[in-house]
This record gives sequence, C-alpha cells and structure tokens, in this order.
Amino acid sequence: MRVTKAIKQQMLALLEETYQDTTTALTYTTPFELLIAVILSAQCTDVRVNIITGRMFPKYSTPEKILELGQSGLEEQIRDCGLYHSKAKNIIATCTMLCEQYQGQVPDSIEELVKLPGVGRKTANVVVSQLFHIPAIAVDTHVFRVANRLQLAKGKTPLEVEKGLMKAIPRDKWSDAHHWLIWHGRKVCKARKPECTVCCLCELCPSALLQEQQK
DNA sequence: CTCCCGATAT
DNA sequence: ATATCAGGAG
Repeated sequence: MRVTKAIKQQMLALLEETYQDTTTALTYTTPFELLIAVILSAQCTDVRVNIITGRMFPKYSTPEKILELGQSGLEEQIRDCGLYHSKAKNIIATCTMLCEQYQGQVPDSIEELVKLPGVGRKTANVVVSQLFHIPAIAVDTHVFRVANRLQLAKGKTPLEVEKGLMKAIPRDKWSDAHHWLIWHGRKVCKARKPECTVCCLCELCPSALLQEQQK
C-alpha cells in the first residue's frame, strides 16, 4: 500500500485532532533550564529528567551555579538519568561557553546552539522551536520511529526523516506536529508493543497491517 | 561505527 | 534477561 500525499494529509489531520493540546513534558522556568533539561533527556525518559531537575533547579538553575557544583558535584545530581559522566562533562563545558561567549544567555539559532558541547541537531531544534518559536522538527527516537512506521517520512537517519517531514508538513505546523508525533510514539505507537487496536491512524497505517499478518 | 549508562517495562 | 528511554561525541 502506497502512502500518498492525500493520505499523509489525513494522517496529519487526525494527529492534530487527537494531540492538539500536547506540548513539552519537560518542566522548566527559564531558557537555560530548558536547555539543560533537553541535554539530560538523551536516552532517558522525560519523567526521570523531571525528577532530577525538580530537585536540582531550585538550588542550581544558572550557568554560574552549575559551574560551582563542578564535574563530580554535577554527576552526583544527575547520576540516575544514565550517561551521567559525559552529560556532566558536556554541561560543564556548555556553561563555561555560555558565560564566556554568550553573556550567560541561551543562543537563539541552530548554528550557534550546536556549537555547545552536548547539543546536537535534535536538541537545538527543540530549543529554537520551544523558546524562540522558530518552526522546527526535532527528530528523536519517537519521531523517527513513528514517521517511518506511518511512512509520513522514510529515512535511515534522523536528518533524512527531518527533511521528509518538512516536506510533508506545512511550515506553520512543524513545531506542533513534532509534539503530536512524540506523544503518539509514547502513548500508542510504542517501540516494543504498539497499540494498533486503539490507534487513531490504524486504518491508514501501512505498518499496522504488517503486524496483523505476523500474528 | 562504538561508547556512554541508570531506571523501567516487558 | 533484555529492549528502550525527547542523543551526542569520538
């Protein structure tokens, strides 16, 4: 079954209807806090990131305060989100750069953001869309999986999927669509056990049929 | 490509 | 036991 442009538009309309009120699940009160939360969210659930930042941000919520913690102090704070050694190292280096080159402010462009250690394309896309309302589609593990299953955008790499989604989705919906796909991936189109029977797109999804045949 | 990595669901 | 979780660096 071929997923036509018309089918993609139907999928997007259904996703919008179902997930219209969704937004980021990460809790933050400042641009800097969002940046740190997104860096911590690599290979870790947002729920766990919120537990960590919930106890860390009240005491350490600026680059200066984090630098006071130091490498080992920061590792202690973020230990249970995994990858803690490299995340702590990157966050320290990012805080140093923010203080020395960006007046302690979070940069507002993808080009500047990806210069920060621990910030790749996915994190930069989240930050510019969330903080500066720049249309962007951050392709994380959920968006990558869901887009490929629906064939909204096929690709072997996150960047390929990002480009495909940008073609399939009107620019003014990019940031919203990112959240529709995230929440759909979390709640329904899960990596291990996708719940196709309750999926709002089961009639349109090329992968749902495949699973029926496998049973 | 591999490595980083603890907590959780299955 | 093992796959997975808002990835990025070397």
